[in-house]
Amino acid sequence: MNYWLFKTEPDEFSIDDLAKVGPEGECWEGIRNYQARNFMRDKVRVGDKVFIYHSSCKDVGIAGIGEIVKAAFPDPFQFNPTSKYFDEKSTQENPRWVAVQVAFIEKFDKLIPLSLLKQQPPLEDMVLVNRGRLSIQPVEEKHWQFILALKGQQLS
DNA sequence: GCCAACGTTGGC
DNA sequence: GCCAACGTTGGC
Repeated sequence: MNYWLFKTEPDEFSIDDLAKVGPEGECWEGIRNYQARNFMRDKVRVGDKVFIYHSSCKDVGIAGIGEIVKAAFPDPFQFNPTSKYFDEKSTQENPRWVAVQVAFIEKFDKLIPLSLLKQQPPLEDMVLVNRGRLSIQPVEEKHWQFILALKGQQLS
C-alpha cells in the first residue's frame, strides 16, 4: 500500500464535503499536471491512504485522511466543452487526463498546519515541505507515521 | 494581492 | 533541444 497527499481548496471541496459524500467517495478530477497525472495513473491503487490537504485558504495544512476506492479512469471533465477542465486535445480513444475516486476516513480534531510541519526536522525532505506546488504527491511511510504521531501530540 | 517557484508553450 | 516568455500554484 502507498501513502499520498492530495491538495484541495476547501472553498471548492473540503474534508467536510468528503465526509458528506459517504462510502462511494468523490471523483478527484481536474488534475492537469503531468507529474501528478502519472502518479494517479501508474501508482495510486485501491486501498491507498491519502492525507487531505487544504490549500489556498486561511488555515492551510492536513485536514484528515481519505482512502482510494477506485483507481485511475479517464477524467470525464476533459471531454466536456463547458467545463473549465475541458481539453480539446484529449480523445476518448486516448484520454490525456485521469481521475481517481476518494472516500472519507477521518477528519482530524485539529488541522495540522503547514507551519508546524515545516518546523519538524524529520519532514525536511518531505515533498510538501521542499517542493510546494505538486497537487498529488507521494508520502513516505516514515513521514506518514511521524505526522500521525504529531497529530496525537496536538492539543485539541 | 504580491510574488517566488515551478510548468508549459512555441519560435528558432 | 534550447530557452525566453508566459501562465499557474499557492503561501503569505
